[in-house]
Amino acid sequence: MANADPGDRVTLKDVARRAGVHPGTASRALNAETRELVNGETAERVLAAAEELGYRPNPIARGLKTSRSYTVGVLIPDLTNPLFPPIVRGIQDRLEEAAYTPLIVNTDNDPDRERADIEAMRARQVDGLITATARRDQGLPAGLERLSLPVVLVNRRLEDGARPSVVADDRKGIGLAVEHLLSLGHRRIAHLAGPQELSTGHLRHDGFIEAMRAAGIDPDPELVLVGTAFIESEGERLCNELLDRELEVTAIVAGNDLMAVGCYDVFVERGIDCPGEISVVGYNDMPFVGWFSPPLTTVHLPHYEIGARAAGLLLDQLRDPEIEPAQVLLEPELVVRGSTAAPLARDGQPA
Amino acid sequence: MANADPGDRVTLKDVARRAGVHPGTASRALNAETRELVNGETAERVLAAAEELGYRPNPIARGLKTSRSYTVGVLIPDLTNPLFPPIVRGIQDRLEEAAYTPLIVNTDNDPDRERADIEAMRARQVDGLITATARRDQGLPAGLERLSLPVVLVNRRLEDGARPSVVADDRKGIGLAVEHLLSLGHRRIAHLAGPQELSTGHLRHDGFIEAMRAAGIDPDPELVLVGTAFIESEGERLCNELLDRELEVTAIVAGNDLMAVGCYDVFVERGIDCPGEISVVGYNDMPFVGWFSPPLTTVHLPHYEIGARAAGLLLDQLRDPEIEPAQVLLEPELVVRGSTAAPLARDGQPA
DNA sequence: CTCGATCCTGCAAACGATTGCGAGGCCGAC
DNA sequence: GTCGGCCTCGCAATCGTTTGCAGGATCGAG
Repeated sequence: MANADPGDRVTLKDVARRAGVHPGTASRALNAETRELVNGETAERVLAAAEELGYRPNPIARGLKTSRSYTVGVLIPDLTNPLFPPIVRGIQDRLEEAAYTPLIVNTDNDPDRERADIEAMRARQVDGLITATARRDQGLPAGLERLSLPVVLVNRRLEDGARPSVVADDRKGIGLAVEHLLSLGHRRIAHLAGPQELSTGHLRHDGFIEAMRAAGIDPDPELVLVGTAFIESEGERLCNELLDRELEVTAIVAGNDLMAVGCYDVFVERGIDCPGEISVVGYNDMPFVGWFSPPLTTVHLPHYEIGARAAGLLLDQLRDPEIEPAQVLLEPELVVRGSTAAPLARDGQPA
Repeated sequence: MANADPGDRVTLKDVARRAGVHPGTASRALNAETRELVNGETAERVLAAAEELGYRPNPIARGLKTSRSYTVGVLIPDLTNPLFPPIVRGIQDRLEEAAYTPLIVNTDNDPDRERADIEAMRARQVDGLITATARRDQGLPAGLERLSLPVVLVNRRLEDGARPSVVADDRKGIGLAVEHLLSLGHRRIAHLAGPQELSTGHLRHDGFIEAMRAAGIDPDPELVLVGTAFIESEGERLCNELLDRELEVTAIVAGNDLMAVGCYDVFVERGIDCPGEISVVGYNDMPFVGWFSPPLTTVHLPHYEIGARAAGLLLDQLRDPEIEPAQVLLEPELVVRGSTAAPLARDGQPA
């Protein structure tokens, strides 16, 4: 454990010299897979020498020879979106265990940037890619289809399952929200959907319809509105539009938490009591939504685990390129807080 | 612009062969600084060949020789802390402009991990380091002092100013908060301070005392409590302790937003009206605190700019290692929301 | 005692780029 | 006509590892 001075780099040659062996031998002794090729005693001597000198293999040199960079590209839309930090953290932690380093870029959902980023990652010789950008118009981000680079998809899944992916079960998640509202007694439930080009927006929309039908309710088309982005202002716009229709509606399933917040805006503006007059449930369980007024009932996704699993799948693929691409589906969880309650009867009393 | 098939990597040798020159010559032609060493016509031929083949220099091989990686290490405590994503995003964006890539690691404020991370970054040949870990017990993260690696400090500053740094003016920020409360009529103001080992905790504590004195008020020592971490539960604990003392107190300056939230907990529990009976101001302006109940008055820090400036300083230093280490001080800004109001007079009416 | 097999280890060639050095060609000056 | 200088370029070493190959030592079997 006595690290020598880390002043200047200690190279494999130094270790070899100290152990009295050839660098080649030292290399074999240090790498677990080739260690069996060298005498146990010698190996120990090398390991000891490495330890004493505080030797760290130079991944650059190693990568040059093995044409592996021990580096993984991570494409996300925007780190600033509270959805992604836990995912990224999961990726980082899992990758770190395997001595891989993630290179993280923000695409801002711009296809051009996405292309450029992928090109840049390729130039940097990444060994694989994790992409959490969720447009579903094309199967894969442009420039990846013909690329024989291990890729794992987050929040998106290929129809043919040709690439490993990890997604949360949005259908089921929305189902949880709907069932919760139904069990409270709601029947006139609206859905403010996210953009349908995004797989998440699409799945949640479908999930909503499905869950309503499963309960024997034919969802009123007037009660489902589709937005152009998963943002607060869209939630606000849609909510206003919904209320302007002056239909009976006692609960709203928002496409995500931000859109739910947009509803809050409208309620404040119009003096509507939530959850007294209308209930809202969000999606994602972003940090701090429990502190909102009212605390937001929402669907929690295992973000960290999503990231960790994605990284795990990529590592699997790196170890064995022929491996069957796994499709991981993670379970969402309903978090009941203060934005949902039983609907009022006509007379203003709880039904 | 006609990229050949990107199927397999094209190397410098390929380019050289196509241009009918030696790889060494091709290398010189490709690099802007050495281009003058080769005949203009030849250079053009090489450039053309490179373009046609879609040549991308292999940064790994280049790095091996030049021991430059065009890579920068970024040390943060925890990406999951909402403070950091905007900072990181600022770093990423600024670095990207200069074709540098950040390697981001989470230290979890663990000195051992910090050491290991720095060691790992060194092994990866990072050209520089940005560290946003803010313990102030030692001057620099362990293992950096003697290292001749360009470093810029975020949220921390060396006494001797030997390294460039960018920090927000915490003294002034707290001053803003105090002045705001004073102007509302508060006199009995408490401070729930963060850990004093962190420079931010320390500076804000000092800033509080200073600002009070500047207003001619000698701060009651009973009204300033010091916590062990910048977290909600500490805010809660401290707030309880404060109220248990049964002193007159009409406002609280929390060490950060999370601690302010801890106060909210206590208020709910004890049935205290905020801001009616007591005002609270936070620090950092985390995302969504405007949605809390009541919306949190807090001090906003230019997080994105902090990151961007830090990256800028590092780039400066990489371009010219002899450059004077700049010390950047950024301005905080008070954001008044709903958690502060004029204190009540004894009779329950606004004073 | 000899011979082949088995281990272990050293040697040297890669990987893909950069770069000091020197060789050759060309030109102008004397 | 010769020589010096400059421009351009090729040669080869190098960065730190990995890895195929082969040689030397050791050992057991015949």
